[in-house]
Amino acid sequence: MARPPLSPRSPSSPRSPRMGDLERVVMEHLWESMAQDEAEGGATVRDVHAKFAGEREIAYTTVMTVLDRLSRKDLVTRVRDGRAWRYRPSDTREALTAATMRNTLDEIDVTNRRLALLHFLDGASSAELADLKAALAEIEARGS
Amino acid sequence: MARPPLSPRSPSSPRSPRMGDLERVVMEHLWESMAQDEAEGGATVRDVHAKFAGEREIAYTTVMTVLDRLSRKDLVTRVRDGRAWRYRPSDTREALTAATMRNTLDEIDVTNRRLALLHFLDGASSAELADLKAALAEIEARGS
DNA sequence: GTAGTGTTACTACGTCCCGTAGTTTCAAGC
DNA sequence: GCTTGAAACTACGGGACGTAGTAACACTAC
Repeated sequence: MARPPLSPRSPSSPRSPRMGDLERVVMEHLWESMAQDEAEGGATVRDVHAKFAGEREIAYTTVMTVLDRLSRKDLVTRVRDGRAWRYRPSDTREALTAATMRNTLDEIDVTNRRLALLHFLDGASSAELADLKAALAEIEARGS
Repeated sequence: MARPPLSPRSPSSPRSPRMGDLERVVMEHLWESMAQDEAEGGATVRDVHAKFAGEREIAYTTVMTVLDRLSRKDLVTRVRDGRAWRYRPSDTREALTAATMRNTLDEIDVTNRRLALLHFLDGASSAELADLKAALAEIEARGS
């Protein structure tokens, strides 16, 4: 599977608001939907609700409410499709993860940033370090 | 100022629970206190309350409550000092930041981790990249 | 030993977020 | 027009947090 190109220089970096548990699960389902049906313009409430079948009992309207709240937070975007809406995540999972990490890092004073990064790397597995180095190399290869 | 050595391999990595705004400010004050009075075994409620003077009107008991909640979350540790308690952050700011970043990263699937890191680096300033590379070099120099 | 004073411990309350879902409205098809 | 699928609106209980008052308790100074 080809890696989607990173958008050309900071695509107005995604927000990363707090998310409740159910909200997170719904996002999960949405991301999954996106990966599966590339064609569709997003998942309907019905689609998302269906994904809960057998996994968790949840009312249709609950899914609606959650999706509504997620869209208020700009975590999902919706477009009309007939009389229904189609919901899609505003950002990829990876972009959101990265944004959250960035927000966390930006909270501390710049002078201590390196120490924080040191701690971060200290807890990293070697596989993670490898991933990081690869990513770093790729960024540098792209030049400025 | 000498950098404190990173604890010898994952010191039972710090939790990173959600924190309210006031809770964060109090943590901030505590960290600041630690940096200033190295000698003291922590800050008392009175100390922390004093730090709010001129910055924000807040009741003494409010500070107590907040510190109590923070200690329930294990974000701060307290020890008796006469009839008062002395509070100190359970972890350094940098360690907590790192732990939070790690938790965020660990939420996503390993297979997409590299992409997330790529996004993360994509939003980094060159100063940040430099810090990261320095930290990376240091980790590697330490060997396993 | 009695009255103050510093500290903690206990209790409380309003607000906001979130999980959860019922009820109402609206549009379209039959 | 009546049914039906979908959204819109409304609601409510629980938990976290900001906020702080009051009670209890121990030491200090008379």
